[in-house]
Amino acid sequence: MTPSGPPMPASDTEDGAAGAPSPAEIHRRVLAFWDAQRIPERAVPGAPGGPVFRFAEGPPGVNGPPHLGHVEPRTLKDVVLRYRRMRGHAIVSAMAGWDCQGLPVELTIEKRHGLKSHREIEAFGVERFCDECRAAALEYEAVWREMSQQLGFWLDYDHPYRTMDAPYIESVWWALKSMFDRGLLEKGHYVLAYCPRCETTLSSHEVALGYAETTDPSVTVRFPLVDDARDLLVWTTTPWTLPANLLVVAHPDLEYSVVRTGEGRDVVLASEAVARYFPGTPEVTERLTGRDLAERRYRPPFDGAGPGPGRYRIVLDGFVTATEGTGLVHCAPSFGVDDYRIGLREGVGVSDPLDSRGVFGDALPLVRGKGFKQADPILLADLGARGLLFRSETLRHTYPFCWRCDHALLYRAIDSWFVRTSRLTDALVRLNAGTTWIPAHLRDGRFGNFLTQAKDWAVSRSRYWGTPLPVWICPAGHATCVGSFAELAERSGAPLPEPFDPHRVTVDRIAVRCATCGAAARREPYTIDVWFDAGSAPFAQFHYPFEPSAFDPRTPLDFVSEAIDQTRGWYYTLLVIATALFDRPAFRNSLTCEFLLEETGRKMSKSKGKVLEPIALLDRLGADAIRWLFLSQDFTSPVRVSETTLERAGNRTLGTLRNAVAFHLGNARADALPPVREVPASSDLLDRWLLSRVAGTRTAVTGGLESYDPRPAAAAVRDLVDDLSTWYLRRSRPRFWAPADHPERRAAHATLSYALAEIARLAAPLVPFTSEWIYQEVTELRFADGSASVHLGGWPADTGRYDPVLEAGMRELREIVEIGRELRHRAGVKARIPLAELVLFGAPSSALAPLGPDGEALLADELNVKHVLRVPVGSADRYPEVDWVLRAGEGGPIAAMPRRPTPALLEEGLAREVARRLQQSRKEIGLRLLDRVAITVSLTGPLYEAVQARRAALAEDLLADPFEITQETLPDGPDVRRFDVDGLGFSARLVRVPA
RNA sequence: GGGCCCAUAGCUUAGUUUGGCUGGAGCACCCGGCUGAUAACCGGGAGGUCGUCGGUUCAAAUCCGACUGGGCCCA
Repeated sequence: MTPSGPPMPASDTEDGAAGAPSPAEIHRRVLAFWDAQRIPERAVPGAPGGPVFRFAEGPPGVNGPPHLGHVEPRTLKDVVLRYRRMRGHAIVSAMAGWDCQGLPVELTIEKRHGLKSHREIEAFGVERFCDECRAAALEYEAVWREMSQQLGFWLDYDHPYRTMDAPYIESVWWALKSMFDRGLLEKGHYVLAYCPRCETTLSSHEVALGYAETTDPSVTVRFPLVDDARDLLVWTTTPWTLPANLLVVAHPDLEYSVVRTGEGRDVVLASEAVARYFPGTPEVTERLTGRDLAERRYRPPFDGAGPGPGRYRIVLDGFVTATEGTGLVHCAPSFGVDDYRIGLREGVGVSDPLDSRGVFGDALPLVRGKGFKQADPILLADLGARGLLFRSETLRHTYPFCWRCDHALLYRAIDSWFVRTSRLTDALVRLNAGTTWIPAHLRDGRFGNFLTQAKDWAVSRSRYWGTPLPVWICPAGHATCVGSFAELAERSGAPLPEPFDPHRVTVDRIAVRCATCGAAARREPYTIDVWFDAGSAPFAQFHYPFEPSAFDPRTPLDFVSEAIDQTRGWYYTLLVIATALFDRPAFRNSLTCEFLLEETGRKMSKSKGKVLEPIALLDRLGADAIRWLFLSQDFTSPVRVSETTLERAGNRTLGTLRNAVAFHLGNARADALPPVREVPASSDLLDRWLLSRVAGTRTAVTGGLESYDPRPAAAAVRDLVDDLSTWYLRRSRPRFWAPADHPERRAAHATLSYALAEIARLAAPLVPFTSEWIYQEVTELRFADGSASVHLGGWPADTGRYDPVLEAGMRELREIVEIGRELRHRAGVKARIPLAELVLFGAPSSALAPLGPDGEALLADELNVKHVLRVPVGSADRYPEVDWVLRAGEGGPIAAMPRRPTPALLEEGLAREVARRLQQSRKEIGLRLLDRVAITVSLTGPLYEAVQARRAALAEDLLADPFEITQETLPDGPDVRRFDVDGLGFSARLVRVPA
């Protein structure tokens, strides 16, 4: 099957031999092509008349530049969208989106001007403050846009939705009013993390940023029972909350002991805690359960809260444990989530002695004017003086601090508007059950669990730069929720200013008439949680319901994709809002990636070390290297990323592919062979095999992307590229050296040309830059025709060329090749020396059979044997170990090879060795393929015999004219080279012959 | 304190759903090979207590439990 004759000019043309351009060069060339031909603009919406694919971009917060972690989910989104476009869907919608408002943006501006409190912001000017927030958001939007475009993440960046734009805010108002009308938006009290220095609540995400080790008091206080000679022992790490104490909580089923202390009154505590407080054998006078203690009354440690119905008694709750403390829990409803819940249930009201700056007021003269933490030692000293301090220690633990000003936070109940999510729990769970997640465990695991315990959602914020809460309160306390700008104008009785900017400065000035009583009402001075903005994206991006649009209130999104943190973020608010407004899920399919970790395994976003800056990396490595890194790993687990992994990612599969393409282009261009687009009809075994592999890969990639999982798609492409390079191409090389009009050359060229173009199309969603480059080059469009981008073409059709029998046969063949190599290795006979035969025993040849004689020829050629013999299993005794190397299997030997070549074959091998050295020398002295050369070669003994016998054939192979053979020693000279073949020396003089 | 995920060679990992024949592969390393893809490609070698312990089973990387370590979320 190997054509004889001289090697043909292959890659040795102007740019052919240079190999493939670098990934960064491909990246730049493709970006320039897309830009010049406006290809993203044409591709982004998908096919206008095609089936609708519903998608929404989760808006990233533009309060800082993107980091590498943001690149991962953007890659995943892009893969799915590109696939859908190639399948002819209309994408509704591909709008880029930006989350422009909220505390994070405000913090940027506060830092810029050193603002630290509401007072300072108001002195600075709220309007100016908001203007700067808006400008900062736009500034960062530009950086994000740049990064996204460099990544090849195709969205409509020219018409993005921004959560700060007036139409968007109007849609959010509509949503809020819809909830208000259904009783789902209400005002109440809620326990939230609060920074007294910044005078604002913090989101849980911000709280998580500021945990730090600290030392706090750990004190056990006596709460004397009323009309009883015993004291309750109560443990706390926040003495400053004791003045707000209203209840003590016990567990109904826990056992409590009364212990004689020796000094002072007897004390009550959980039996489990006795050993911790009383080492040795304390005298227990009585045992009782929590239930027995219920409703006993006690005297509070301070009288800061004053009297009230039901206060200062023991109540029961299951949350109490005795693993820490005394099993009797001090309950200050203002200052804890459980405290608040129990206080509400018991109807005791709240007591909050602190002002907005966390300073004690007049209710307790002892600590008047003191900050809450400053009050601790004063309060403890007072308890001690009154004999109520049973034990006073300190505790090292983590406690939340404000991540901006380092001030200790406190949890406190404050006025807040909230969405009554707890009333939607059943619907949330029911609607979530019908969604599909990758990875699957999230649906009922982390996300589903979260839904079952959905708490009411505090949506109001005491801040400035955000969507204003559209609720006005009249003096009688009636709330009026405004759901549109028109309604606002109507209720205020005056036209709105033009242009109308619905932010605080403007909206706060507008008074509306109360919808209930007609009195003048003032707006509640809150903005809303930015997560409500983001969760409104599916409809608010269309200004629904104020303008006609492609938004369909009945239909969920087909697909969303974000990183894992969004289970509690965007995914959650999407579902809550979709459930409340439309009673349907927000999306059908979610593809969720884990976070990136830096080299050491730490979370990247918390990294203080070397920052991997995405735009610089994209520019240096090309986007596909980074995309491929994410796609070829299991992104549902945390992925470690470093400079090294990033650089490697682009080399393995993509580098091999680039090399294969460069090889093809060199061959094709040398003889001006035209690109082939139709499925070639070659009957060649390797050609049919490659076409089958391409067809099978199409099935695998299609299947993966249909189910929103890029992982199997990337794996299938990787395996195909590997097979193409290491088997098809290597085995087909001789055919590419045949003359241009030779049928074998034609068939190989057609197959490779077609296959590479198909691979480009299949890989286009994954690695759009490399694919575009391959497609343009292989099809010889050469970046000239904008309408012929691989991304504007359709998805490859099924060619029907998948042939499982053929593929199984080839797998078998390749296994035999490995066995044969092993046998050669053990015999110590190089691949270059021909051997007489490879003997295959029985069974292994069965899968091989369908490959026919071509298969055996391929096997013989690959293993450099003259014949492949198939013999029955039982005939191993014909191949004695002394002459043969045998490969053993379970049922006896599998294959055998002669231990050494025959003299004739050995001579052939020697001639081949000489030829190889001379070919290598041709190359080293800079000859091109068709250059002629004058060779004088000096050899002796068996080398001389071997070369002399094949003189004509060697001269032709080497393009040597004249080709002189001598047994005399060549004198040293600049053109003379000396060689050694297995201990036999020879030398040669090579001189270029001018054309 | 509760929940979810993870642990396989120095590194990156396949295999775990559905238990089964010597646990595959890539990078790096050592040795060898390659007649024009040579910063490519091929073969061989070395390197694994499949995190630990226990259980189920004829049989466990795979199923179950506990523990240890890592990541994330919640409190």
